[in-house]
Amino acid sequence: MPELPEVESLRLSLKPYIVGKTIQSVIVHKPKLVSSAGTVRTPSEQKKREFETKLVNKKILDITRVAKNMIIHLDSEEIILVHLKMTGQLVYQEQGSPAILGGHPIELSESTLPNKHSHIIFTLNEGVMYYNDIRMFGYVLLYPNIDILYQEGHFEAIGLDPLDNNFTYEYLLKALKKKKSKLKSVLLGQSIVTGLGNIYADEACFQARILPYRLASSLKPKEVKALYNAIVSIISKAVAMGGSSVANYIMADGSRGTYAREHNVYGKAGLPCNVCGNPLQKMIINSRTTVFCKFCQK
DNA sequence: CACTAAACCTGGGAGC
DNA sequence: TGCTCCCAGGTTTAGT
Repeated sequence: MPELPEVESLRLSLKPYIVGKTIQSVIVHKPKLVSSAGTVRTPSEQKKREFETKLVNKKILDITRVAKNMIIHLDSEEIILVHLKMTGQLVYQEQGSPAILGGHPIELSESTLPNKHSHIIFTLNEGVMYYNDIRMFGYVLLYPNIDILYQEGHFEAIGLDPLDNNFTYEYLLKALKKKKSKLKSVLLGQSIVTGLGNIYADEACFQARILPYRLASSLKPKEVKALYNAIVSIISKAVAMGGSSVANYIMADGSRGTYAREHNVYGKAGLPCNVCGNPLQKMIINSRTTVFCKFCQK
């Protein structure tokens, strides 16, 4: 579901609700989500037990972000690593429903929480946080401390964050030169710049006026400069607007981001280009739908 | 090693 | 109403 602006907006919206609070109890309905991060995951009853018991009475100190991951820091030095993948949500509610408070299931609906996709439920000393995930690609993992993540190479393959000061035009120019694949593939790959997904990769290519199927190494310095500016400005603006709520993405209080109204190409194949009026083209790159304007982008 | 399809899932919408 | 097929903000893994 979410790309950098959505994860960052969720993090910022969640922070005031949960930082400083203590976890009173945890219920895990789908053990596979807390078992491991791989594609094929076997549910572990032991991990479920650990997750439900170890977090009790732990205080939440902070929430940080690395790429599209969120990290919840506890006073025990333990951390919870959350990746929402396509349809994950973290939603906070001031008051838990009777199903949580009483410990017995009640009828579930989509409008009230928990719903049938509320797979992990954190009851805090005040309020409840739900991890919902329709497709269950996401994961919520408990680690003894933050260092383990780096030791295990969890963030080894990821490049620089567009909001990081180290992400510069010079860095991007040098990095793109080495890449043999299409620009869109490189942007989705996370290895040079992290945080872009299918929406912002297409939007950045459009704003930079570069065709997404161009070989990354073929970009001229002037084009890389335009791409760099596009990435930084689009991501910054999207964060400021709470991200793009296209389908499942919502913030901690259930509210929706408004950047979708700024989209020029994503989800607009066949519609007239906002700049030249010609119909936007569609193409599959890296098995992902890619939309662009063949007149405006070179 | 670098790059690219396939896999992991459920649900909503289009077409019949 | 219902059925099939296609598609979906992302990695991870298997395969070339």
